[in-house]
Amino acid sequence: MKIKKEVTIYDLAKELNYSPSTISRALNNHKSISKKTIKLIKDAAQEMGYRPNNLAAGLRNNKSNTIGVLISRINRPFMASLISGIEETARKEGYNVLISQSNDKYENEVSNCNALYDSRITGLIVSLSMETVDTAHFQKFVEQGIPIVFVDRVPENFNSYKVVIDNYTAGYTATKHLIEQGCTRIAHFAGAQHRNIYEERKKGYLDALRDSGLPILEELVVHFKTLSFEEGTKATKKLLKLDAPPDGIFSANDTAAVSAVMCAKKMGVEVPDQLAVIGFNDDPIASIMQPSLSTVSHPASKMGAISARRILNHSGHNYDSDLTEITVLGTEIIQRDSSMKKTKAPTV
Amino acid sequence: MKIKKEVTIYDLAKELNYSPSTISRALNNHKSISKKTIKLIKDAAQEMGYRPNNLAAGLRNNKSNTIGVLISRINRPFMASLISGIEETARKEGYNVLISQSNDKYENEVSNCNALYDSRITGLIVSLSMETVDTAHFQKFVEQGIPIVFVDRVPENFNSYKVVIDNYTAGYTATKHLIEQGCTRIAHFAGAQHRNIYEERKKGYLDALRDSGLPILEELVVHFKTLSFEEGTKATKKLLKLDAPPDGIFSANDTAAVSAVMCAKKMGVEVPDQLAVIGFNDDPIASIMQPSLSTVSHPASKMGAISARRILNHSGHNYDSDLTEITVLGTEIIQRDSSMKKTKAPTV
DNA sequence: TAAATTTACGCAATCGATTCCGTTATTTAT
DNA sequence: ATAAATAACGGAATCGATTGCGTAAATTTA
Repeated sequence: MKIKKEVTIYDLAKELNYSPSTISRALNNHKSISKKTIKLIKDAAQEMGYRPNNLAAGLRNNKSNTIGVLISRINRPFMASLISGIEETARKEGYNVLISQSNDKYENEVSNCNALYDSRITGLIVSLSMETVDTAHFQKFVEQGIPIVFVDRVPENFNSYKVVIDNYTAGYTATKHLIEQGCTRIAHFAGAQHRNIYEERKKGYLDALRDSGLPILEELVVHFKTLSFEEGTKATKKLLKLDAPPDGIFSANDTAAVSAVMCAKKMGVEVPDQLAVIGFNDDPIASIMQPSLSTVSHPASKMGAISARRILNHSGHNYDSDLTEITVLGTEIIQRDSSMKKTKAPTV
Repeated sequence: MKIKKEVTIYDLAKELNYSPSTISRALNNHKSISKKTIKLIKDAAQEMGYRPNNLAAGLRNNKSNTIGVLISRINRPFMASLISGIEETARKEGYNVLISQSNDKYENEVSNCNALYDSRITGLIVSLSMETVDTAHFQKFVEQGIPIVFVDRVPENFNSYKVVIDNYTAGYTATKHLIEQGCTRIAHFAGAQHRNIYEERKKGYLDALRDSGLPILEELVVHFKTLSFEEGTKATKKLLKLDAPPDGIFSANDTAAVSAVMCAKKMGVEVPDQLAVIGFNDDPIASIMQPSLSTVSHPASKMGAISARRILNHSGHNYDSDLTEITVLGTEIIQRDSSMKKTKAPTV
């Protein structure tokens, strides 16, 4: 198989009797090239099948019009939507998107981070792995003036762009919602507390209880490692076997919430009347399962779009690594069957 | 903010009194460099914080150690898993993954295709958009000897690598399963018939009916445009209002199948006893919903891994554009509640 | 009409890694 | 001991696009 030779600006230059400089400038609409010449060159480029070599341009400019994305896992509804939002926004501006997943391992995060760095990405969008505590591997980007946007699972001690939701308020409101449904013994499925999003959700939960004059029952606060289905099932079983089982659960994600609903049903506990459940994320499953799952909706795609926009708008800015710019998005409580009691117990 | 200067092989050369050639060779374990020198250089590189510039290497070699992925949408369970499989495999070999989504628009597919081409990807993995009929935009890759792997939604008239599942057998077996459950009036939710996967699934469905001596009822075969939830609801309503409604549905995807189950429940039709339903894909939702959805499982992540492997193994091969190499993966019927009738009707 | 701009373009260096040819030492074969 | 082979490395061109600086011609200004 013969490889067809690529057309370069030098070929165009020779063909049209212009210098490569002029060709390059014309293709980039440089103002010092006359409009006629630009048209002439662009038409010829089109006809000769010229295609720019991004690698060459990238080498010269030391950047690649590429946004790097570093997340835990792609096949999670939230992450997939996030990437989708990033990709759409980036591509409109002619940027490519490089993805890599850490599978929630710190080690992978570091090596992927380095690989993205070597690819001279224009900017990096990160949602931290579950394990990550140290963030030194991101420092080299700062030193190169490459913008970093942390999304959702963000570090606390790192100045950069951040795009998050108001986890505290979401946790508070979700818990309040259960209280309004008449729950008095509300359990919480808490995520790893070194990830601030989970910490905030828990704080919101605790404050909602306090503000409503409800006691905080230590045995009803379950700390999860990964908020998986299995963990959720186990926790739910244990809770429901208590002498005084909970009458409501606020789970920090939908996966665990779903497991709680299903486990309760299996154990003959009525959802929502004996146990009201609200999750977090509004995974597709939430609206389909029976009973449908109340949850907190998370504007994933929008967060992706905003993150990408941050990177795109950054170029040219001088990077102030002492500054943190946070974008906080609102969430929405989606009230579905799993939390809407038919018979409300009297409020305390 | 001062930008820290990057360390290049020239810096290393100066520092160690070697030529850039030697540095380059040492870092690539070239055999004509002594082991001692290699170790010396690598240690120094490590210490000085050297990081290779992929753009420069890519320019020189005219490739970028990057696999391009072109799919319809990222936030679909199947696609997300596919990408996940690609990414994992690629990264282990030091390859990056560029993603782009067509949103099922032909126009987007073409422009994304060109963008990936310009980025000098090592290989391309594609799942065609719903609209795509013409595949001329992929031709330039062939001309450059860049391997293309079509996955799942593949073209018929294009020689290259293909990774698919046996859609015919899957459709046949799924339909057979319904027949074994006693269904005699089985409807089919068919996808766009110019996408071969949907054509094959339908063929399997038709042949299963024939082989079982069941009549093919035209009014029970519904052709969808996108197999969306809304389309599914509409189709189900219409079917159930027929004088002789179906007692089973084989849907070409889970989304439409789910909508059928829910619609039936709303209309007071018992699933599975009055209407058995089986979907396709084994989306996460299938196992969670009630009744849980029978479906055909699709090894998405594995397909991604195999596709990536095809690209990685291709390098060096001479590309025979007259050859098509197809990898066919098996599927599995997952029998869940939505199709397991308690009371089997007598078989015809 | 001479001087000052402006317009439109060319020259050549540059980005960093790779690789085809050499060129010395050093070892092996005869 | 001398020719032949091998090991270990250097020189310099190359990939394709970009851009600071320079220049000739065209236009405007005084």
